[in-house]
Amino acid sequence: MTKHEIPGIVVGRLPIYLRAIQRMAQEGQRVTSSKELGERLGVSAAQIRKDLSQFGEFGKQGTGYNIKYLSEQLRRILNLNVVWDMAIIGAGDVGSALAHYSGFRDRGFQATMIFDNDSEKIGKKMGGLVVQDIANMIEVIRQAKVKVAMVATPADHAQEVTEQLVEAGVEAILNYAPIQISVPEGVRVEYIDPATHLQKMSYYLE
Amino acid sequence: MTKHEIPGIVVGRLPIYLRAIQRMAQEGQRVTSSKELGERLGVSAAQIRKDLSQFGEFGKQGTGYNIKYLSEQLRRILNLNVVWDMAIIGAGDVGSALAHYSGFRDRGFQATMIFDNDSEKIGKKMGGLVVQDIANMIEVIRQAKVKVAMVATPADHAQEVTEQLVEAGVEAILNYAPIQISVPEGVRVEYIDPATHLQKMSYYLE
DNA sequence: TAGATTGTTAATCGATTAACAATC
DNA sequence: TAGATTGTTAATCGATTAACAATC
Repeated sequence: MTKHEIPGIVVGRLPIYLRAIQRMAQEGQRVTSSKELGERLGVSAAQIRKDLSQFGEFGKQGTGYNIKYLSEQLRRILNLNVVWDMAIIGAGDVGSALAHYSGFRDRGFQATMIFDNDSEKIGKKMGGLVVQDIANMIEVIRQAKVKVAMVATPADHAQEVTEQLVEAGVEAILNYAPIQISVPEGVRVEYIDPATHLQKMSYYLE
Repeated sequence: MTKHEIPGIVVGRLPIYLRAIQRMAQEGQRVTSSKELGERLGVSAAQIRKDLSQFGEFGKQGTGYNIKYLSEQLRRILNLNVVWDMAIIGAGDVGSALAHYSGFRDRGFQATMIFDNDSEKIGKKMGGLVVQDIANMIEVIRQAKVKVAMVATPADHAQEVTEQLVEAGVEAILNYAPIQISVPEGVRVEYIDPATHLQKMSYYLE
């Protein structure tokens, strides 16, 4: 029952389930079933039941899952009962878009700082945040105890920045730079690279 | 040897391999091995060899893979010898960021049109594109024979917009709206939702 | 009660890895 | 040649699905 036994692929599906049932809640729905949720998400009912069963028993035979309750449980499991502060590294187009993006807050995260090495940008405001000098990054992040960062630098700085983030105590990195980065044990990295998704699809085109 | 036999999970790794070897090429490297590439990407050498072998024989025993040649082959397999035109739907923060993003071009894609339903935005320029009225979207996309689109609308419009895109002849959709969309057979959808990645990582925090 | 749906076990399916002959 | 590394087969591993007793 410790966290380590649960496959990452299962953990990765929980946010998808959460997103769907929060939407159902928004639409006024009270109860759902693994069958309905599965149809909505394009996965099997069995998979949903199996995944959820790794964390406890959240449903009732005959009736299914109470949406409010399941939502609460998923939020608890995913540590979303707090809003996590995030640092954005890089104040280019991507960093700027992330600073302006308002969709994180409702889902458990908020950007509270942004760094760049360009003196033209330092001191300017971006989406309510003042761009700070990357030279102070380690100290500022460490002080604020920020655990989550989004890397939006060019690819050739991503590894260096990552090492500084780790030094500053960051444990979760969402990397927008189109490059693989390496981190020590205990630090998590996820990747966002739209071009790889597009390229996967272009395989099937023509 | 037809396309249908190759698992999607394998196709999805090709862009990752391509990204890494293009980077190696940029760094002046001429040759690599499945071992080296695997270490760089955190996957096994066997997996890389197995994946590539689905598409042909690209290496030489004893020496490995010629980077230029492998890069060409991967680009050919992924249909990246042309630059694919893309439509952006939604001219909010996300759509605007996509219109400004310069990283697609080198990787086989370019945004050539952007649509919105807000009369305040229609006619304005965004990253070199003029925002067009979504009322004309189907006709404009069909005329231009655009096959790829990025959906950057609010979640509650994503399904409706998707149906219009399909009607217009779009076959590949990159969906930034935080909702599952359904499409007919033969249309591909990929998802970008940073919050789900963050939530996966917050599971391991604290 | 009858019908529906859960949680779980066992069976199936598919993906990854290990091993090695072939060969550069 | 000797060493290295491929492409491929067989073995292993892990994930998904099917089936069903339990029970709301």
